[in-house]
Amino acid sequence: MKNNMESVSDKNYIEQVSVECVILGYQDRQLRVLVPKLAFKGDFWGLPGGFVYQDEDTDDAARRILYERTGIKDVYLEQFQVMGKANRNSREFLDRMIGQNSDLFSDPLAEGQRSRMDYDWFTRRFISIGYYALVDMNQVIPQKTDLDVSIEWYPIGELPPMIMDHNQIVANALATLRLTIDQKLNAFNLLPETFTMQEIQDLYEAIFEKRFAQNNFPKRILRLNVLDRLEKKYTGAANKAPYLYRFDRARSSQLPTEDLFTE
Amino acid sequence: MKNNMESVSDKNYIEQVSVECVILGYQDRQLRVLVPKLAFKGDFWGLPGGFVYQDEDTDDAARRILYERTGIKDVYLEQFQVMGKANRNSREFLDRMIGQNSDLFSDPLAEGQRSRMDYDWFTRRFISIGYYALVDMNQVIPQKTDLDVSIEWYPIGELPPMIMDHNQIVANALATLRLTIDQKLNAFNLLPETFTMQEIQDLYEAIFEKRFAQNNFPKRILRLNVLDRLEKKYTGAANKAPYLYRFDRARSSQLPTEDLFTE
DNA sequence: ACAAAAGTGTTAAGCGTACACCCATGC
DNA sequence: GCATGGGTGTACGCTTAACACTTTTGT
Repeated sequence: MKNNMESVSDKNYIEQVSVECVILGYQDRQLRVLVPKLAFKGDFWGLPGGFVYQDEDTDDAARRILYERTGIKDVYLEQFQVMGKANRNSREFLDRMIGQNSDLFSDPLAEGQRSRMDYDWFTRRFISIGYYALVDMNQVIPQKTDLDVSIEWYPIGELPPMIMDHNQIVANALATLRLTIDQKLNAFNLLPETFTMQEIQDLYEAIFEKRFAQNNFPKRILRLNVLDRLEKKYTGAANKAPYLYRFDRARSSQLPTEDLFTE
Repeated sequence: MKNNMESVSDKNYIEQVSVECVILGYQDRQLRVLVPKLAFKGDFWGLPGGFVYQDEDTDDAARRILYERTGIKDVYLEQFQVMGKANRNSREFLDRMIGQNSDLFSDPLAEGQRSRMDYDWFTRRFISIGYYALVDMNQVIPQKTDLDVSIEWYPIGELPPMIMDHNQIVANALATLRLTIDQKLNAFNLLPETFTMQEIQDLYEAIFEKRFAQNNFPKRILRLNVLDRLEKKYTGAANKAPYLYRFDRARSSQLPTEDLFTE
């Protein structure tokens, strides 16, 4: 595998900066995170990540990484945290990973130039920029890359142990989502094109891990003034048919913008 | 000046990453920002910034930059944004600055090695990490560095035009402060050791640019359960003496921690 | 008719503001 | 006493939750 992989150190990346993506989906009343299992020996899971080209916005780098794993280009994306600890890339972790993958990283001093440079690249200190993305799971067919052995959706409460601080990064992504959801109107990106009020409520309850009163919830959502009510949805079920709603991006962009977090 | 300045390209910094600090203070019912005027010819203002050493946490880099300008070490600090646009360092700006400072940056092709390397360093694309700090203005004696001609507190509504996106960075720092103030309890860092309830209310009104009802404001603040009520403050004024309060860091650290944004 | 889920009404608690009032303080 | 500003009480409106009720739909 070493031979058909282009060496990362050859590419025109910004050095010592990486982007890590928390890709959030929603299904069966649960938030889910798309997590690859990494192509190293031993059980290593880690958030989809990558590097930033010299002439590329960090936002675009995140979009590129997302496109590789999800196959969709138009995703909601938000930068929410920088991991800047100098000792993030802990010595123990590196020793364990490299020790179990000696064919990839063998003895850097005895190896050829390419391996040596990749070793230097990966073992250096990195500053990571955390993004979270909200995607409609129905539109995504998870794609593993050369760096993964598999890629799967995990319920946000049942994540595998990930490398470094990646579990904490997910927790912080969720905290940011909760904090800004009403201002950003981004929750709708987790749902399909049309949805019922109950589906939005279920989603909110999944995000906040608490129940909302059923009578006021529609008022709370409709007050945001970004939903169109469509015709009723007749499912054939023996009960009252709920209305369908659609997120109206045109109307949402007319909201009073505060340039919050926008560059 | 070129001769007594150590060349930035010599130092052991992480390349293409910078830290920018929004240093916020509070006086006369106004939020204020500490802004240096840069030591370039022409009128250039810019946020205090710097670079990150290889073995230094980004948080510590921000603290170091803050200490240089304020002389205090124990400040409230929070990372709130990354500026990652590839074309941030706009061509027009660089041309204008370098054109007006030819003695510093002269013709890079004709100059010595040091100048050439500094030119390369400064004109490359940077990813900036934005921090905001909250400081008690009474404890700060603004210090200009070699890079500044002066440094001053400006009301947040009357900032000078700053380089690049620095004015927008300040706006985003304020937006973040408003969003998280009740969870972070950080507003108290803007006040002196002891303060009256009215002073906290004035501060909140300055931050949010709106008035709060006087009767339940104390309830709102005391509910946070982080203030100690001290003895009354007899000023000699012909009116009822207000109580003094003190922020109790011990009690605030016992709050339910959610690891929000903490690395 | 009946079950199931959608949707609405009633009541109460909590928090916010506006306004009025009382209280302490020094002249 | 009196002006000044700190501190508190009342009335009202809005938001949320718990609970009950009505409405719609297909069997």
